[in-house]
Amino acid sequence: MPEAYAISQEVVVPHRRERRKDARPGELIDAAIDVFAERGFAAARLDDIAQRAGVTKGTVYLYFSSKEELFEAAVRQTLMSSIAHGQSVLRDFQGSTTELLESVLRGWWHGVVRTKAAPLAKLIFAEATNFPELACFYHENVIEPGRRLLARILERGIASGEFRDVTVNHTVSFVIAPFLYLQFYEHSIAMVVPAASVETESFLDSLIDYVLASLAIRGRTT
Amino acid sequence: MPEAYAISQEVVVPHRRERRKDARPGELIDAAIDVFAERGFAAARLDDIAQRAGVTKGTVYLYFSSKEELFEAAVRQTLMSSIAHGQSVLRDFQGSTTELLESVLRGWWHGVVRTKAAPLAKLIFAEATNFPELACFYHENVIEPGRRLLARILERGIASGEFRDVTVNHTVSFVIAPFLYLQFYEHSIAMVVPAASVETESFLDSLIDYVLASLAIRGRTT
DNA sequence: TTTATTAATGACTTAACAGTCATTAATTAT
DNA sequence: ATAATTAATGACTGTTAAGTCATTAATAAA
Repeated sequence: MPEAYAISQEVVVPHRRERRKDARPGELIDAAIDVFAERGFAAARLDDIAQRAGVTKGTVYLYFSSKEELFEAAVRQTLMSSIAHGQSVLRDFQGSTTELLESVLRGWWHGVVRTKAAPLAKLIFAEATNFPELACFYHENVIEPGRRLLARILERGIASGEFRDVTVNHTVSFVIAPFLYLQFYEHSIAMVVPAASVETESFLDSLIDYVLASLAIRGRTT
Repeated sequence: MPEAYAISQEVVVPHRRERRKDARPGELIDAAIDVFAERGFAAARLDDIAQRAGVTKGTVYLYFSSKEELFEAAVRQTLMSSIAHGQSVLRDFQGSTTELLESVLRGWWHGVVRTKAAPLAKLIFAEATNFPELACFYHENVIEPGRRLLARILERGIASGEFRDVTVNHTVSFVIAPFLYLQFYEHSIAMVVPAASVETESFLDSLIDYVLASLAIRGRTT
């Protein structure tokens, strides 16, 4: 009796126990990003990740041998490709360094800060001491390449006389920090205290103005 | 037989089961800060906190009714007193706003960033979504008062013509962010990847230079 | 259609840890 | 010295969730 009705609906809803070897890993990674973002690494339940991907926990272990491995796959898929993109922009850019810097910052904004991968950064910082291998992996593949990229841009601007002669290494931190701050803030406190959220519309424009003002040679208006 | 030897060593080592009602809460909070800083809130074990304070877990519950309450006590003891100090500086300050801003930033550096309480901020951001009450408490008692304090300073400088007319709300974020970045970084990635640590000596001076350069009226050299 | 293969399941095992409470012993009062 | 008080203990309970594996059933091969 129930089956007669079920069959008429079967077109959209996927079968239970459907076998989809190829699609699973990607679906599991997507589900994992969501759950890790919401709960953090330690508190994320594999049961939840599995459910969100439409399978059960046992299935997760067919494709990933542990929670760590699943997490690493998520980082690999999201953050690392963004860095590579920034590096190619630097290599090919022709215009002024001011334009280059602005372009890379806008790229990072749309490619990382405003994506669903944004919460992962918070997570790494949060759980670095509990999962050192994760932290090393992230440092080597995301942080270091990202910092080197920005450092090269600053050096180019100082050499060309567009920027004043700042301490490159620290200035990299000062430029990066507001992005991370917003990423961290929006996916933590702001999710819990609704009144706490930041004006994200104008944030990027204000930041670019702030950074360029600080780097500008004094006495110039541009 | 074993007792004969034990007794001869008893002078320095405190007695087991020693009763020290007054000293316990403070010792537990100190131990808690260390363990929370190392492991995060969820992963911190009360057994570890108790052991580090020289007692057992049962004792913790004589003084704090839950893990959350112990954590809140730690935040109260460390971060909230710093904010209050900054507020009094603002109220009484006589000199230029540039000097005021520099003074408050240096105060924050020595009163928070360079103390053992520094890792607590990371922790709140990390676990805000799992422990919303903690996040609210922190937002209300630390973040909001801290931001308001900085906003008032910026407004004072704009009104007096010392600073250019920036968007106050965003600029507060830009000024705060490098501090938080350093705090987060040093107590996460840098603990695990030794080569990753930042030059902390000159960080504060560079930052103040960077901030003031950005706020300066263009065309001026000071 | 029948058989073989293997993706998917979910009940089970194990471990960790927050929080409880009856018992023990250090300290204080008598 | 003895009794009364209560700080401290640690064995215990309950819960949660990672990881395992024998069973089940969807698909491919014969």
